[in-house]
Amino acid sequence: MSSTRRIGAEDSESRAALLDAAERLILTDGYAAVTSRKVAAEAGLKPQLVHYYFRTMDELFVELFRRRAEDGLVRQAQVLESPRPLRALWEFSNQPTGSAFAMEFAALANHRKDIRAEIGRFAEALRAQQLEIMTEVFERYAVDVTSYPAVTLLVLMTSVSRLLVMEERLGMSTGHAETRALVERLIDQFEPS
Amino acid sequence: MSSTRRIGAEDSESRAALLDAAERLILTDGYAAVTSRKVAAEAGLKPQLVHYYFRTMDELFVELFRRRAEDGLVRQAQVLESPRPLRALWEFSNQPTGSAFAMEFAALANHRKDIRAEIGRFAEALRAQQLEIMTEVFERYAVDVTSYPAVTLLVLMTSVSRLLVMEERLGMSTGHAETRALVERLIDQFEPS
DNA sequence: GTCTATACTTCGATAGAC
DNA sequence: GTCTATCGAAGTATAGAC
Repeated sequence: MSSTRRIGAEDSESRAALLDAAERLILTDGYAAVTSRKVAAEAGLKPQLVHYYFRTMDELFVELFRRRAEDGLVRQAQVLESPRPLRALWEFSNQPTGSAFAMEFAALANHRKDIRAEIGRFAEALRAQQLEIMTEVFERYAVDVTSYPAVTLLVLMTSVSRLLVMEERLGMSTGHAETRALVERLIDQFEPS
Repeated sequence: MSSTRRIGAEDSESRAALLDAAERLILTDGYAAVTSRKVAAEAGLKPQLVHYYFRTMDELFVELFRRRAEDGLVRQAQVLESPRPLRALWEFSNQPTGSAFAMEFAALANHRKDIRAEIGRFAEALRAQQLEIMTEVFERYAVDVTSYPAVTLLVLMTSVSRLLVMEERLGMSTGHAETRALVERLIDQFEPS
């Protein structure tokens, strides 16, 4: 089954350059543009090197995702420790690169089973971390959690920021300003600016 | 510039079969699986036929999108004429195939400029149609549109249904039931079930 | 440990046969 | 009007040279 082919060291410069190149490509041109040849060209290296450092393209994708995911967990933890966690989370969710990255991987996962599991697991971990902090925050703000559970706010904020980013990439704008304003007003109730 | 190659008739059976096959493929395996060879195999035809009926693969994608888009506009118009338009729109937005289709094309548009324009234009038309009806409905229900403009409800409902479908495909579920319940309660305020 | 020569597969597209 | 033979480019992956 598993090939005996040798694989390059994890701390190699070329390996890091390939991952960086793949990350740029997936953000600008989408995951379908992440081919061994294009990644190598973007990194200024030979195409065969991709398969020296990564057994398969799926392996490269998983590595790419893990790198970002771990970084995301750390940065989100910092964000949620801020004095205005609701506002901080909203601003964090609205970063275009984060949303774009999440969407590309969701689309990718759709037809690569090995990657799907990896992504689903991480996304749940991310939400669990958010939920832990948000539950505490809701308690502090004395929110009626029977009517408005903390987790619903998370889903709502993620939903809205994700859709707005996606639509803006398509050149859409109808209702965006109004919806952003609504969310800001909602946050203002708990965390006046 | 433009090739002199001949193109098959628009009402050809083979052409329709190819479009149907492409639609099945994009829904099950994602847009990256929509290649000339796979489409032909799925339709039980020779791969070269794809390029007889469609100059390029992009042209096939645009045709595929238009066909669904026009159908979507018609069906949405019917939905919004129902006695409970809010509820009807929510149920309409929650159909998994519609969301899946929208997501695949959003991802596709990300790295095919010709397709992006086509999709953006249609999506705005869809929202404009929703907005027209929703504005009327909000007036009927005497909603305070200064605080809650009709368009924000549209964006919110679309956001949530889209994210839930996407996450479910990744095997996620945290917060889904709670969020659905919240939306249902909100709709119940205006349209008791 | 690092990289290259090379094989094999699939892709989009065209010109020309029926 | 409908379909097929065929090409050149691009894709993944491996075995072997440095």
